[in-house]
Amino acid sequence: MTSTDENVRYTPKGKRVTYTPQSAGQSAQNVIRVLEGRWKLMILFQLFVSKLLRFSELERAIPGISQKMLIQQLRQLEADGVVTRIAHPEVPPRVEYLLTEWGQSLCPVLDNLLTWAESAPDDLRARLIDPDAMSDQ
Amino acid sequence: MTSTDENVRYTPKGKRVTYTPQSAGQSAQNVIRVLEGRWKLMILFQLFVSKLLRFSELERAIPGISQKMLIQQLRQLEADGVVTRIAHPEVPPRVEYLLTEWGQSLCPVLDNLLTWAESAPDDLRARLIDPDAMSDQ
DNA sequence: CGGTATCCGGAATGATACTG
DNA sequence: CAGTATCATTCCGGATACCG
Repeated sequence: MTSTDENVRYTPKGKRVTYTPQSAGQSAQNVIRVLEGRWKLMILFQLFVSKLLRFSELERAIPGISQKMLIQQLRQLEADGVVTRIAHPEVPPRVEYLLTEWGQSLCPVLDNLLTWAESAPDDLRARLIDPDAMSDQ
Repeated sequence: MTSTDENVRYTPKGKRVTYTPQSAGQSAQNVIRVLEGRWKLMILFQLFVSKLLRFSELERAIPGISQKMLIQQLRQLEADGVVTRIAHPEVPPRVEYLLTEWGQSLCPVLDNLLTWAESAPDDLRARLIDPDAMSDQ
């Protein structure tokens, strides 16, 4: 088999996309790229829980992150339509971050991913569900 | 709020893990790391469809990949328990790759991810569901 | 408070050549 | 056929200093 591209990618009037192994891989790559980055998942899970957070609150909630990385990852998430940035014209400045509607719908997807990780064979699961901790029982 | 770690991560006898924003973010990062890499998703979707592929078949099925990168990504996927490598002691050598049972169960998870991407606002979706193509209609 | 600007080291990726 | 080995490059991410 190993077709190169013999299918149409888009069903014009229907709602579902048709994938080849190639296009599916390509698309999945693009999606994963949105979540890649040393701190993005941390940021997202903070926003899943807290809904609305100031820049400084995120900074404090995520130990070890630098201002540079925080703003960089936030900007990328914003550009990818996952988070919204609200700057209040005040002195001192106040900027708040929250998930877009689409960003919120990512929560159950990531939950599936965690569930998948939990279903891993014991030795692998230990490395996925937090490297430290695990000392319990 | 912004708790540091006030919950236990592991329910000893129950089946589900308890997450804090921190531990969930950390775990999700670990899981994403398994899928990161320029070619891993491509490899996985080839195996989702073809089930069993030789090294050279994967090489031909994935245009642009080098032998170095193919073997590297395969080794990582193998170390992460997603694919299985079977070397047949023959001359010339024959090596086959296939998904582990756990690796197979990743398929619906990635399908969810693609479905999420399809639900993105139009302008964003265009960049996720294949950068080229899109010319249809 | 919420950023920018710069420099730097290491990792990830790519190109190319060689081998059991 | 299924890899290794080596070198070049590009891409983050971290550290530090400064700004409206």
